[in-house]
Amino acid sequence: MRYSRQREVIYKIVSETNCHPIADWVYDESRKHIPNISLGTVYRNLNQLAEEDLIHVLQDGNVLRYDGNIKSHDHLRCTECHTLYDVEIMPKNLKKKVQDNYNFEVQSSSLILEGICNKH
Amino acid sequence: MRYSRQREVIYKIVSETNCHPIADWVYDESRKHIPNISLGTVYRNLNQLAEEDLIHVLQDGNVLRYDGNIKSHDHLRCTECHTLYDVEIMPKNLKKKVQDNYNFEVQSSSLILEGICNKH
DNA sequence: ATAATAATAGGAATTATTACTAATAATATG
DNA sequence: CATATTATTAGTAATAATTCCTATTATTAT
Repeated sequence: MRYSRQREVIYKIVSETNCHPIADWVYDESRKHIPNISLGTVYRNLNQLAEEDLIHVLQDGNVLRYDGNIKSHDHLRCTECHTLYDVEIMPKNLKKKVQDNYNFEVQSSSLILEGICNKH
Repeated sequence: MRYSRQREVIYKIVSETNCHPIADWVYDESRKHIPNISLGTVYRNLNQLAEEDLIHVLQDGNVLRYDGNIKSHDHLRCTECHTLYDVEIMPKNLKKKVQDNYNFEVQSSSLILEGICNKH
């Protein structure tokens, strides 16, 4: 992966927010720095960064969100305000348990609890 | 929700398979029984059935899959063959823990582990 | 310097899903 | 039973997120 200013800007934006942005938000932000950057470039770089495990992708309803926090963590999703909260609730032994019980080589995990947060 | 043959067929198809089908597969299957059923009808009914909690919706990459198994359970997703396996690994106390620790009223949960299944 | 090629901008194409509308079918009621 | 009400449908158009395509540009190695 050769250097590009576009990717540097995109990575900075994603890793410096904790709002779990969608591609279009990253696009808008990156245009503040590179006005003629294209949406395709944003998507391509988000995918590349995720491939290299520099950022994470997470599913939120029908859209993909990107997460610069690559420490393993889980999410609470408020169905009222659609906020995604970072939490750590996955039991540490779960991965090993699955590995042993199901003969399944775990690579990554996603735990999302939906409900109503304390603002409502 | 008034009766319709279309919905009956769609529900039967989803609840009698454990392949976690996408809407288009349900569409193909239902056309074997109702040749001129429309894709919009399939989507609408899948959404209605999910609304009534007769089936579940789950996210798989960019597409929605439907699950006739409404017993609370989790999934292992093989990155090689894209099979979704039903498992029960979510600790029972997790919901209460989140409720207490984060003051978050849990409504539903989704736990998906990605990795390589025992066929590979 | 220059050659090789990865990455980009801009726009078109794709794909899953939803929205729209006139026609049809299910239910309630007289 | 007949009929009025309205949920549901078929068929199609529209939308929205994402990917694909191509000529041009920028990065890196030599």
